[in-house]
Amino acid sequence: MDKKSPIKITLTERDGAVTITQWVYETLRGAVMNGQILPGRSLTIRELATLLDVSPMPIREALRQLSAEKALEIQGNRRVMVPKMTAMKFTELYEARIAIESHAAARALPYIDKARFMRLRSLDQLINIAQEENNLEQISILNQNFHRLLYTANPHQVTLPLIESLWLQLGPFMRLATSKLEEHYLIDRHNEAMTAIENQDAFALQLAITADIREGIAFAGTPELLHSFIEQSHMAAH
Amino acid sequence: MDKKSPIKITLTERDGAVTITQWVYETLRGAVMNGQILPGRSLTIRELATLLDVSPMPIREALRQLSAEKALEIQGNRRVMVPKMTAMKFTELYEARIAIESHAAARALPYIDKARFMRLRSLDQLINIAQEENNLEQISILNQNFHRLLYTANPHQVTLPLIESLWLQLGPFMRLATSKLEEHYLIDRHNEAMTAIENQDAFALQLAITADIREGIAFAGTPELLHSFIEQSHMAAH
DNA sequence: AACTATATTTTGTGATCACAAAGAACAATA
DNA sequence: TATTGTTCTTTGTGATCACAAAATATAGTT
Repeated sequence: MDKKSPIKITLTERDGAVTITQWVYETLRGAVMNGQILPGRSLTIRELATLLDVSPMPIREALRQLSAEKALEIQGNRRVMVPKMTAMKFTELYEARIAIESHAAARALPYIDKARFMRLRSLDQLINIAQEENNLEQISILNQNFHRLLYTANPHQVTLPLIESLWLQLGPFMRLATSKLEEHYLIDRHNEAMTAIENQDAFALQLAITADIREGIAFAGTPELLHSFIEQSHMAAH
Repeated sequence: MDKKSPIKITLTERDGAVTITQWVYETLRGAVMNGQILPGRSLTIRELATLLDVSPMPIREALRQLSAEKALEIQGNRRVMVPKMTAMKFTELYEARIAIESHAAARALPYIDKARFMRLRSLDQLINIAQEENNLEQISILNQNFHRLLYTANPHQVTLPLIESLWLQLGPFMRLATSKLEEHYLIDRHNEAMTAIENQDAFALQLAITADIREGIAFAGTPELLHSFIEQSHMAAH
């Protein structure tokens, strides 16, 4: 038996209009984001090629792109792995999220029209429903959609790619976090955001977004949970 | 004759220890950063391959990486080009710079030790000299080094790649800007930054960095110059 | 049993080729 | 002259191969 931990990647139907490289990229991206590959696990081109049943070439391209987005990391050996996490890096990633996303929200505010406002509201309601059902997976997805829908109001996008990079780096550990979270009570900061938008109050919107991000991982801020992150990371190394 | 504008890329010696792909990446990155390729100019793999005298393969890899970093842009035709600029996007890039870099500075502050402080000061002095000589090219480079040296004090780096991406996107237009600037008087905000560091005053440091960035492109904020950017971009399209 | 030296396998890198789709050049028609 | 239809060329994509370096397994030695 191989000592490497097995990789289970959820395969989606490949749209014929899209290139193989693009499909591989999206597939691997999803696998990293959903924590399907353990941090520290080193990936080989040929392994992924046989796993996804494509030639090595599209794998190479996708790996390079994901590395550039910091979703993967190129080691000195030129081998690629899911980056390990430390408690301090985790904190830095979240503080960066707050700084950039509150900025992006304020910059998007003037561009939010009626239609987008309605879509934001309905997303908020879906989140409330998922919250009552305690469907953490769904909450996480919808929450991400809410943030993205907010920032993309700004037609001159420069921040979203940066934000998505941060999400990618946090992705594997979000799942770890939410999986350990049972009774996490989420204050609905989205309501505060919605009223801030209605009033065109940029500062209030920034406060709401900041609070939303900070509270969304308050539970993960405990030393015990962060320590379990690090352990997980180091386990995969051996 | 070909209608395409010629590309003059400064070739550097290739270190044998480094992969061809890496060398190509750095070379193309420098070319984009220095505005040696006109925005809107579409690049082909084979053209660059013959230009740099390598096989198409390293070019492909480098182009994909640069596209992921938003230094290049993949069009619908799957062709790659230097992104065009608009006045609004220019503003968004700079506001993003201010938001992220002031945050990065504050996050780096607690980690700045004596040795780094001295290096920052000597860089500041070099900038002063370059300023007296009115050597704009040198000022730009040293200024970038100053900022990078400041942010990298933080050993848990997550923001620098994001910041470098913004620099890359602004790169081509910085040269345009500085080339039109003759009597640009730069207030020495670095001194303010240095005293803020001495006092461990995060807020003052943020103010200094913000002012430094904002004043560094105040001249570019005039509608006339921004308009010339857009023209330049559109000229290369035809 | 622990360490070192050797042999074998695996891996990333880069070159080359085939091919379909996009682009350009050109001819024919209105 | 402007425009459409048709060739011919160029281009990105993806597959396959060669090779050197790294990793792993194996044998040899103390």
